[in-house]
Amino acid sequence: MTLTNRQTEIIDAALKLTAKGGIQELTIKNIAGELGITEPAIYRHFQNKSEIVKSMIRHFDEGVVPDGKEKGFEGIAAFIRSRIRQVINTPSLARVMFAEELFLDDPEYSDLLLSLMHRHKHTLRRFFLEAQEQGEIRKDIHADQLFRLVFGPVRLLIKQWGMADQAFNLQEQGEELLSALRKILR
Amino acid sequence: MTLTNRQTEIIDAALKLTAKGGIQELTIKNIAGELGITEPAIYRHFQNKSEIVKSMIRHFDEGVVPDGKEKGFEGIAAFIRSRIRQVINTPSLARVMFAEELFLDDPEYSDLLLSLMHRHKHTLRRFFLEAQEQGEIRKDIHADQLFRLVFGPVRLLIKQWGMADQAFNLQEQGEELLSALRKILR
Amino acid sequence: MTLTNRQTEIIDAALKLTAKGGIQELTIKNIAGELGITEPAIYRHFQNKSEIVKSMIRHFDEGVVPDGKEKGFEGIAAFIRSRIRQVINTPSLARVMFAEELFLDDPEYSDLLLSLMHRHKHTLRRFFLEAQEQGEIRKDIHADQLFRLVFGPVRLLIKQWGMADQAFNLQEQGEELLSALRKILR
Amino acid sequence: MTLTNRQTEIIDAALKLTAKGGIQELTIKNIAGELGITEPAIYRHFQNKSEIVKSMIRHFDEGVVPDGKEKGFEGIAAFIRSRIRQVINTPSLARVMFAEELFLDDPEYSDLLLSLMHRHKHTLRRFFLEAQEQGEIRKDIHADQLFRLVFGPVRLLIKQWGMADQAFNLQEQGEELLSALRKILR
DNA sequence: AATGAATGAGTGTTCATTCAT
DNA sequence: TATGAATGAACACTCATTCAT
Repeated sequence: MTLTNRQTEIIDAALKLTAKGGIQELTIKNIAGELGITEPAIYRHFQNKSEIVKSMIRHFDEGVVPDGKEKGFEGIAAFIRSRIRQVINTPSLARVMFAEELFLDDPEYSDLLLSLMHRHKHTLRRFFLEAQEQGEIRKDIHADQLFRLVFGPVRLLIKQWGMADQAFNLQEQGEELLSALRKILR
Repeated sequence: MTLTNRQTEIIDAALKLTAKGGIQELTIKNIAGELGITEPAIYRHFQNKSEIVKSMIRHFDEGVVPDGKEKGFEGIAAFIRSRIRQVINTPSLARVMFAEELFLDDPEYSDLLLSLMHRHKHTLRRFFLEAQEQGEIRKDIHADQLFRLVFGPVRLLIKQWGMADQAFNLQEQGEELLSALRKILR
Repeated sequence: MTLTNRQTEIIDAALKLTAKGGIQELTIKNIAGELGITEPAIYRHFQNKSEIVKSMIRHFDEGVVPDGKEKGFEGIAAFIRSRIRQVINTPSLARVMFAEELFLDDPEYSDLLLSLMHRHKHTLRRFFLEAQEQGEIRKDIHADQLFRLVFGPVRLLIKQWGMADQAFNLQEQGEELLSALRKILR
Repeated sequence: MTLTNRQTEIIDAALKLTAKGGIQELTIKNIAGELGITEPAIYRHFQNKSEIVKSMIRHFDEGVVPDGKEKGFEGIAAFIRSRIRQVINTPSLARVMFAEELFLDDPEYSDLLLSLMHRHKHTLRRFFLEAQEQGEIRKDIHADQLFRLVFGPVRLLIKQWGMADQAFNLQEQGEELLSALRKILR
């Protein structure tokens, strides 16, 4: 699944456009315009628009896989930190990363999204249980609820950062959020 | 801003369509099809599509106004409970209520959304401060962070319910979330 | 062919609209809007739009019939003066009275226009011949050419007045034009 | 402002359609039909309908610029002859060239028309004054009035030719008109 | 004499995509 | 690797007109 240079340029443009104006803005014409080429040229690099969107979605997931060294709450923190790092590197992502609705319309996309989400939930559940066993997180809250308590705020934080046009220091606020979470969940 | 019967039918259909397939699905043709009338007929009830969308967005906000009786954490809980009640009554809302990206493209819409969000944040901030003074919420967490810690999970819960096609009991999970929040925030 | 009050109001509105924005502006909706009633109400007074347009065209012709008393150049002058008077009374007319192209599209209209124009040309030709016999107009110019030399300027004058939003004194300029014509044609 | 072949074809078709049936007939569908292509194809050659209309209007003005050699009445005659030549080459022009009402509705168009008209009036006024000084035109008629006396008949002649479906020899009649004008204006 | 609700036909325009070059 | 020219399908919206009330 390695991309050529042009392909990377294309999905970067696609990301930028989607972040700016929703999928309504994500048209072949606009992508081509962004790159200064004509529309048919796009089709030299992707078979069709659907392939572009799917590449985009896969892009959301790159480099977020925790490398397995961390455990318990540290695993969770590592996951969150890597998400935040990714978003800081590609700020457009902030606006679309957790916007599953954008891709509601096509089962092709929602299936892809679902499979990505499931994979994450699986590794994360392990971290939660570890953290509870290690005494980092209180045991009287169910894992599903914990997931919401932790990732709800993270998603909201990232979204706010995107909506506010990166007006605040995301990394700092992310660390603050992590320490607050660590405090209240013990 | 009271709506006629037909107008209500139209924005209900619009909501349903958007929930099902994103804004891509929200076309005049589809709305008309949903109601069993022709496209031009829609224009007897709304000046244009934009008015429909704006009515839709305003609809997100109906009946969520806290009546002022509750204070502190009870105020927050009342707000959350009313959101949940609203979503249960109109399940389509679950999928679009927190999908600000859907309306990114048009400043007309995003401005409206922003103003609604601001209004809420204002009333909620008061509840947080009250709760901290009453000892219901620990004081070593900043209000902005608190907002994320409380509403991040609520948003995620509602979204999950919508995405899972209402597979679980939202009201029950909502209460559980509330009691977890009450527990960990003290 | 006498019109009811409402009918007169309708064709007045139609005239005004056409003068302002061409036939593109002449829609049932706009007419209704101008009168503060709804579209179907129009159909109580005219069978269809075509009848309105035809009434409008016939209106161009009212009161321009010379009463037969005048002869020669005086007949021509009387005709021109009555046109000018009519236009001053209904300034909207200035913009559409000589705009045969507006009604090109429908043979129904162009036939009507043609018959009106023919009738005029007939009576006018008589005046020209009389004027030539009476020595008011030189004899070495053909009647067709004379018609152009006289009515070309009149049409242009009226059109300019309409285009300039009645910025100058039409009656005065009309008299000046008449005296210039009388001068140069002798 | 040079046009591609297709662009020229398009505005030729547009001219033809407008001449035949007024602007009502000037639709993208009709233009496309005339050229045997589909509607969207038009948009590869013009950004929108407005651009087509504006190109059309500019076309009215091509090749009418007097080359500066002629003076006085000869300048006027040169201008008129070039107009007539232009209309003979593109007979559709005869029906729409002086139909300012067709473009009333849109200030975009009427402004363009006005600027063209102003430019002409400016160069013509010079000719009139020269002719009066050279004794070709009597001095007791004001320039504005002269303009009407000369161009009123020309406009009417061209219009008549268009309305009569080119039934007479325009060039011949044009020369006759010119000689009549020369005769009566001295 | 007028309205509210609706319609079939048509408007200009944009979409993803294709094809020959 | 790209382009110019095109297309079928869809879009939001407007038109004159009708019908029941």
